[in-house]
Amino acid sequence: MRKRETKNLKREPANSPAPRPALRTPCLIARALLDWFAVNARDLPWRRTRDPYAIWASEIMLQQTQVKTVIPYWERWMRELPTLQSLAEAKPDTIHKLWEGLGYYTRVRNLQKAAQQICANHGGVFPREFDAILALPGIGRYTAGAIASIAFNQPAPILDGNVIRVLCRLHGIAEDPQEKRTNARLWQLAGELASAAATLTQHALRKTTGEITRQSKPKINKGSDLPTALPCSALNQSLMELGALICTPRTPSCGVCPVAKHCVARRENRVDALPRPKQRAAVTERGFMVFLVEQRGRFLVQQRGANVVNAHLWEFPNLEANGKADVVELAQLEFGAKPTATQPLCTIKHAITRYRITAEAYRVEFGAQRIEGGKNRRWCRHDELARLAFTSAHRRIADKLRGQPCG
DNA sequence: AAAGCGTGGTA
DNA sequence: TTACCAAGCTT
Repeated sequence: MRKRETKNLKREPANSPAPRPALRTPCLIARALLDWFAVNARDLPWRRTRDPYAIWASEIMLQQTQVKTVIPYWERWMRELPTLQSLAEAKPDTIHKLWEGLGYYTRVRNLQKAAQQICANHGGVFPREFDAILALPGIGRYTAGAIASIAFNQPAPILDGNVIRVLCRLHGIAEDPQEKRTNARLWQLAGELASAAATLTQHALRKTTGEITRQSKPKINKGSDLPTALPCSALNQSLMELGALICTPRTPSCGVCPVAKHCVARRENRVDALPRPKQRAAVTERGFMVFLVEQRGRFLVQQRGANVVNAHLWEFPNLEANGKADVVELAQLEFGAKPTATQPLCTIKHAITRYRITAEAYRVEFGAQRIEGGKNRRWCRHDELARLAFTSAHRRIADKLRGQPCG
């Protein structure tokens, strides 16, 4: 079978006028990807379930976030909020704490909002219709396609960073993948592969089932039966898996790529140049002063507002320094009182969106003066600091504080 | 439609 | 160390 297809490909006239065979090539590629995936798929925790809620949660966490980072978060999430219902009813503090450190915190609020909508409008059952999935908050075209295919084995295409890279190289696409026309073409190509996987079912079942029965039992990952049982699910995952393991941004492993013989970039020696890198916003340096105010064994913390970076997360009182370096002066601006003593705790460097931030944290004392808490402020013991969801930079400061003897 | 939204892994 | 970038969505 495989051999004959290869021969047919070779019989193509070398200079046939452009249009790529509309159906055969996607089928060949889909088949190669599924065969490769059956052997090389990583044993990721969310690949051991078919619960759409669990798969959905993994997809939201994985947006712009690496697999290695997500694994412990997802395991804890599924332990604490194992059902759609439990998420719908969870307290905001709970979901923020479970998301602490993952970033893009509107993701977790949209996740809960969507869970509440599913309970209200779909009887608590995760919808199977692509359009119904897409209508949920926080779910765009990629995530809707991922859930439809991975959880329900529907031939819905996906296009993420991995798939863009794979398809740009495979088809030698040098245009900007974000540009409207090119992006539409990439979705089209992803769609052809998803459809091809659906039509492959019968062939794949016939062929691979035989092999599996001959080789005793399929294991969890090495020799997965997912490609035969759920080809649309496996096809989309294989595209992303290929991008993560073989068709990597730098120094891809073309020598072991299952679709290398179809790859235009490979053939034309343009792999390193594709896809075209996107332009990035210039980074800006910013400096902040962070105040650790302690009274009677408690520290002053505040919750960030709704429409700002790191919305709803907790932090220590702080001020953008704007060139000023005097702790006393800045503390006076922030609290309306002059500190009686200051002591440097640590300097934190971190990056957030396009800003590179240096945060200087100081313990500040006010003697007999009492500092007002205020509406969004709270006094917390060490153990309470540990339970709140802090921004990443302030989490590091809080941990430094905890490692220190009381001042 | 371009920009905002976070963070940590990696080379 | 810096720069890239990762299973994107929203406005």
